[in-house]
Amino acid sequence: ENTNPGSSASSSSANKESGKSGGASAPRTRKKRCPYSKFQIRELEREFFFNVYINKEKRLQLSRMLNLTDRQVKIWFQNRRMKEKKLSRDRLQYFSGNPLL
Amino acid sequence: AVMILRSRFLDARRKRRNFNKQATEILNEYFYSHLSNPYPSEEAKEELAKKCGITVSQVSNWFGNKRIRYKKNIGKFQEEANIYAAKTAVTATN
DNA sequence: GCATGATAAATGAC
DNA sequence: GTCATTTATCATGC
Repeated sequence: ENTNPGSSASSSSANKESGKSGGASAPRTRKKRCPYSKFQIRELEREFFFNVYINKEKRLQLSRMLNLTDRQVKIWFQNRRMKEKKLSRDRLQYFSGNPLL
Repeated sequence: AVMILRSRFLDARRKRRNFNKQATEILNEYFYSHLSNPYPSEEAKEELAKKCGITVSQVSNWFGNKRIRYKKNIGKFQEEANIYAAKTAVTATN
């Protein structure tokens, strides 16, 4: 369901390819957004339930299991925390300014 | 009763409903009168949300979508841009 | 059938 | 770390 380019379970690690020669910094092409599989989401959510903040050890372990980079796992937790915060805001607004049936 | 509210809230998020015409008018007026910098401040967002009858998050979503879709195909929005430019030419002083 | 609003990855400012 | 944002994708309206 999810073919992850650039992160095989074994070796590949770096995709810091820059088309420009020389040391000048090039606007490295932004990584294309690739939706995660159901299995990946389920495992990430499971860990998020245990602790909203993941440590380095578990992060590396999860990234290997899910065939993701640890940077991707780190960012997923950041976005997930933001999502949780937004859900809380929406819930509050929804149940406060309402006649409550 | 609580269960009904909860379930309704949970699946009411991704159930999209178009904004009314007046709200879209207000948002477009702001967008095209700030076309050089279409990034409303937090205060401006709150004011827009109040005037449009939507949430601040919805205002942010609207501007996010509008910016990228306008950038991707300026030609498609040219007519719309002209309309709102003429409508709010005087108010776009800064 | 696309237009449109909301959400999910990914980046960058701070 | 948070957080606004960009971008693609999703789900719906019509």
